[in-house]
Amino acid sequence: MGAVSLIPIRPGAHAGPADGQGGLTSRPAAESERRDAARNRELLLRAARELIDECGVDRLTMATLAQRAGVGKGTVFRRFGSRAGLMMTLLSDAEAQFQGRFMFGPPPLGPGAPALERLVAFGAERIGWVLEYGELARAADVSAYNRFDVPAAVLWHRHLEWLLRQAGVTADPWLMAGALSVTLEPERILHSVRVHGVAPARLVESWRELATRVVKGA
Amino acid sequence: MGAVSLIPIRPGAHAGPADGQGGLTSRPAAESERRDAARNRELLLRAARELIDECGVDRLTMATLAQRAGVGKGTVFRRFGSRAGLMMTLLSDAEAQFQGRFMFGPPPLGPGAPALERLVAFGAERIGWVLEYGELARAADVSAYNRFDVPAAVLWHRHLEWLLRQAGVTADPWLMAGALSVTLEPERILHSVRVHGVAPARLVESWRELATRVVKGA
DNA sequence: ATGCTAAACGGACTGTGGTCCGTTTAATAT
DNA sequence: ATATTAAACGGACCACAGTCCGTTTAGCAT
Repeated sequence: MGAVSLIPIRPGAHAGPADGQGGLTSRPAAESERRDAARNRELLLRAARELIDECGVDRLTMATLAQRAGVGKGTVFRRFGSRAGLMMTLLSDAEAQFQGRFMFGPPPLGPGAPALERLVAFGAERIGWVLEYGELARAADVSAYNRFDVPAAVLWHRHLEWLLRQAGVTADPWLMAGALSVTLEPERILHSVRVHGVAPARLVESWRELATRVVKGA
Repeated sequence: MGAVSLIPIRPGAHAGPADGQGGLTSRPAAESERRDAARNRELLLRAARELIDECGVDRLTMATLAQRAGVGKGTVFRRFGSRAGLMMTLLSDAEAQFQGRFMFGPPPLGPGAPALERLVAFGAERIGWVLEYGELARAADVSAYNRFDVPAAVLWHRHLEWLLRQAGVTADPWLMAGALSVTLEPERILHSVRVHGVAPARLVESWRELATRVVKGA
């Protein structure tokens, strides 16, 4: 796992050329990239990471990023399409790794374990993931309701739906997967933990409860 | 029901004097309001409604609103605190009515029916509500994660938690209520219906399924 | 080397939410 | 009537995301 390219994470829409096929990792991307473009992408990503751990995600503005990287603002947008796009790119390695783990990794998260166990593991891992990368994830949240159509979101949704079917859930697995999915969104998890001081373990336990009931219920 | 003042809907924070006690309805609010202020509030709300059904919520900018109402931009912000605050005010009547129905109205939504039935009814009504006022609700969504601390959201959350307890759910009803709650958020519902063409009845059915499993499960 | 062209560049510009602060005014006291 | 004052006003101003378009340049063909 790790370097495998799985599913594009960037939103399909606005972002011109952006990078090759979908910006999964921050690596060289499609190789047909002009030298200057490649150099600037590297410059920008490095600058972005620096700025973020100097001042936090919220304080990163596209203008200061451009300045720090020594490129024009237009270049930043050409590359990443939007602020959210930039954040997605920054997240892409972590995201890809998570994808790799639940699709190909060892059980109980990966294939091999019973569906319910995988479901439970999925939530637990996701909660941990959000606690680690949540700020970024929140900043990467595309507004409006096409948030759900970001490739990565579609993938989790499909995965959850598939697990539900495996577990024998026949009641509208598509919508059920959606319901479970929103439950794990960064906004809610971070809010619970940061504002209400809920312990992560309690979140995990609650997810297990929820997943179990959805699978076994009625 | 209808004219009863229940729970403030505006976010408690930023909005200066805004209106008396919490802007539940678009009526006169607290009576200690200067004439000019009252007149301007009226002017602004009327103008906002006009602009919205002329061009839709998204096209309403604070500047054009000010212009249309014939007041300064500063006045708009003094009154409503933010764009989201304005939208909440516009929603407040509908919101108050919904609150009245699930707290004091006839069963199965109101008190009198078994908890599970009330839970199911709550979801069904909420889905209908979102389909009617969803655009506005979406625009009223305060960003960041204090979205969950808006008084109205807190109220639903408490209501759901209470119903879960009534129904005998002992597994962390607070978090369970939260999980159920996000499931009904405008973003998701509108996305399902508008983008994926899911029939509202199917959403309702899925909610029933979910609620039932949470209550009876394990 | 030279010329060509598509891609990349950069920064001025726009639209919009939100703030600031000097000015006006409604309500009240005298 | 007049003075007083806290509230309300208004629009210039700021920050920031995102766009536009004239200019530069990498890569290639000759």
